[in-house]
Amino acid sequence: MEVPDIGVLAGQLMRAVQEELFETLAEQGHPDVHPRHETVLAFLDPEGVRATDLAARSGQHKQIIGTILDELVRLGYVTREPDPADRRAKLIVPTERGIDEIAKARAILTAAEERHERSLGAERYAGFKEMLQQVTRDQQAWRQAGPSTA
Amino acid sequence: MEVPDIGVLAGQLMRAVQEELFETLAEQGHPDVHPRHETVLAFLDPEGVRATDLAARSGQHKQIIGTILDELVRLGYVTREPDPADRRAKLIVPTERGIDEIAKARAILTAAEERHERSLGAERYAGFKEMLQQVTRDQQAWRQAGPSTA
DNA sequence: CCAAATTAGTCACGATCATTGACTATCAAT
DNA sequence: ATTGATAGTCAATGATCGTGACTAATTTGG
Repeated sequence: MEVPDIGVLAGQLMRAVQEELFETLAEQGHPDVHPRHETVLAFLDPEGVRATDLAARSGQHKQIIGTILDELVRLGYVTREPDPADRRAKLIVPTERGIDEIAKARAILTAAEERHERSLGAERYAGFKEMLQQVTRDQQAWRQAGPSTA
Repeated sequence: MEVPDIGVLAGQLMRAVQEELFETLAEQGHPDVHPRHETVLAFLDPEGVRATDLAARSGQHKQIIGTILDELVRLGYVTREPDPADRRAKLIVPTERGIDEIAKARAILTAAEERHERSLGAERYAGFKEMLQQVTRDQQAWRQAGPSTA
């Protein structure tokens, strides 16, 4: 069996984590959140965040954020409140249901990582995650350095 | 700054690897291959492979493989040859252009990993990749063990 | 050897998702 | 007050994925 490259491995890992996250969320009372919703939910704040900030932080287009927010509003996870500081903007505020989802999602991901800690050993896993962060940063940095120097 | 979970990290890493791969491929004479094509190209064999095998190995549906193959034929990367052993089947054979693409894709991915090796040190990077494989396997294994025992 | 069940591949349809451009309303700066 | 930038939405398009039905060929069982 060939050893897959880090791109393929990363993709498989992402997909597997997503499957655990959303299947477990479904069991815990949130059957209607999808991976695309999580890119918004992950960046919410009880105080409220502006849609543009969500777009910037998640790296997705404003329009996508808009349709995702439409769904999340319809599903009762967030509300759009007027921003007192800027009448153009709207603050995206999680509802109680939204806060519950966020908490449960965090718990599920923490539990998954704790499994890996037990499997690899806490020390090795800590090193792994640190290296994963650095490799990701370095790989993202190619955008600036690579195309010209290639 | 919060530490992202491994799912987000894996997703970012995958995306960054893909960007480097396809932008560099474009510079090297393959501007029209897309990520979806790679899921087929990665599993090709100069001797020819059957479409069903490609579907099984890549984990995607036959129909998707079919449309990807349509495009790859149109772009001149593969041809559909009759399978002498089974008149229903067709062997997907890479053209010279296809073989060139595969070789260049491998070289780009190898170069990226060598960058990370230099950055982390060969020994640490080897350990990282091994752990990445194990974590991915463990995470995928949740499907069997997790939902019931959760 | 022939009928039934499988398998390889394709066709047609619909659902989801991402990207682009234009548009209104508001803010900020001169 | 005018100009330019920003927040959010609308509309249209293309790319991608998934499902079911279909044809042709193979395999299996009598």
